[in-house]
Amino acid sequence: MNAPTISHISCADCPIRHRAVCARCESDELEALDAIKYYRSYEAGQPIIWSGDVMNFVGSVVSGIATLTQTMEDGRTQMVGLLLPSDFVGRPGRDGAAYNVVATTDMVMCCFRKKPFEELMAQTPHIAHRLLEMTLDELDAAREWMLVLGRKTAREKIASLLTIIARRDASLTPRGAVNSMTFDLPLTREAMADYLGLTLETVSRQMSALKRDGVISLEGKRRVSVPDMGRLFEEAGDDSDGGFMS
Amino acid sequence: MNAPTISHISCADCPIRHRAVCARCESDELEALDAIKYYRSYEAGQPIIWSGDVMNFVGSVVSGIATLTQTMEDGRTQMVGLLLPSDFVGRPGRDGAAYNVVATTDMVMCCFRKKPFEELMAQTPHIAHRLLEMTLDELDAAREWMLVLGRKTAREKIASLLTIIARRDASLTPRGAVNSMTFDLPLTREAMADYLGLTLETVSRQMSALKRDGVISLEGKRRVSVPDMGRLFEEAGDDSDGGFMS
DNA sequence: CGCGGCCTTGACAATCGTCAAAACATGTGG
DNA sequence: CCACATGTTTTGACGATTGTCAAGGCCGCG
Repeated sequence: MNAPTISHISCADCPIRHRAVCARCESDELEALDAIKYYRSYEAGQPIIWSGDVMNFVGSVVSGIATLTQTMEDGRTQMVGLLLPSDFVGRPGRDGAAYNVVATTDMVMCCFRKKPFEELMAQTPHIAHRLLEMTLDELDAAREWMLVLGRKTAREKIASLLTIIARRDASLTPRGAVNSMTFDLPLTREAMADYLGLTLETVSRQMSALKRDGVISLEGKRRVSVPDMGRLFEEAGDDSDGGFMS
Repeated sequence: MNAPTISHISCADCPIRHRAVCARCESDELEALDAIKYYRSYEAGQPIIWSGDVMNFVGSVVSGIATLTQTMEDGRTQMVGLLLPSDFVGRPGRDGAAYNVVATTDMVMCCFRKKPFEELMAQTPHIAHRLLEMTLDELDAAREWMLVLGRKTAREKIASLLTIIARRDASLTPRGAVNSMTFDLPLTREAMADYLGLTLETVSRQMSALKRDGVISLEGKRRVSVPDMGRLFEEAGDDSDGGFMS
């Protein structure tokens, strides 16, 4: 039932070559990584790791999307991260996974067994530096999300999420500064709710409200059009557009 | 009006020597750090950095407590981190501060000008590694806090905060596994509210409720006694005590 | 004593969650 | 092709939690 195994691809041809943990590597360092890497694919919906499980690998998302979630005993769940292509999974220096990682679309990961990766990292400052840089970026993102979770209204939360997804989409397929955008929502209403600390009913209602007020329009349930990105940023309550318009 | 300048202290005598960014350094590396470090002190209430300001130093908290906050245009504010002794302030590789940093008690910091520190870090894997480790810990803490902000009730939020402070206090002054504890709350009700994504009135009400229900008792406004830590963990909704009881 | 912070408490309102029903899409098997 | 089952989304009615506004208490300090 697994997706087919992926054949070995040269790092030089890798689509995330310049953004992943290997971004700063020289060609010899890349060869060392190439020697220990392997690809794994996951189907949409498949769990990658359960919180508490022993993790004997780390890796980078090559394509597809995964979510990082935490759950309480009674089932309440909170998404704590969204993993997109080039994002790193796993923590060198720790055995157990701290979160559930689930593929929400079909996914391909570039994996390394943890032990050899840790050894290589100890000898390769370029990898360690890049990982530090990526971790600091994730920390900033997590802290920005704390403001969303702690202080924004349901409507602002939805607008904030749409803003983030739009921004990511724009960075993947640059098209210059434009005022309107259309993109796919890679999350179910429930996943959106788990990200935003809301119920799925509230998410649905606020999506309808934003549609009714002309901030967005929907084609099907998942495709979103934003006629005026500036308006969306205002709705998100952000004091700036995060450099989106330029 | 500033607190007096602190004289130069040898790293060997530093109280945070084994936990800060320099924890892994050998003696020669420590000498290099010692050569570029300087101490700064701040009085309770003083701002250390405003979000957006240029930051020309980084450093470690030696003593005292500071808060990291984000604010929206309309004044809503969310605390995104609590800086305790040994925590690192600033981000190598970035000029502007992303958050407001404010001393909530009298504080002493061990500072480095950013440029020399960055250069030293490039040559000293022990520093870079330790900083990565600390950043990963902070990321975990931020993600754990996302669950608190997104999914917990007001009562659970308060209990979670008390749990964290109790745990930190216990790690500073170890006393073995005990079932009851007393500690000082280093935050005003407003600061607690900003941490928890609540209003100060709700914080006050829930503190009163926990007192009424015998989960805590108060001596003055700031000193908290917990007769049964297990009960507090339950109230926090955590599925474990985080290794506190042992 | 009186002032200013900080905290508590009350009354009321607003937001968001809960429970329930129904619309809609998608896939399976007859 | 239809019937049916399943999963997702929308919408409504209602209730609970939390926020807002307001008043008053406690405490240290000039």
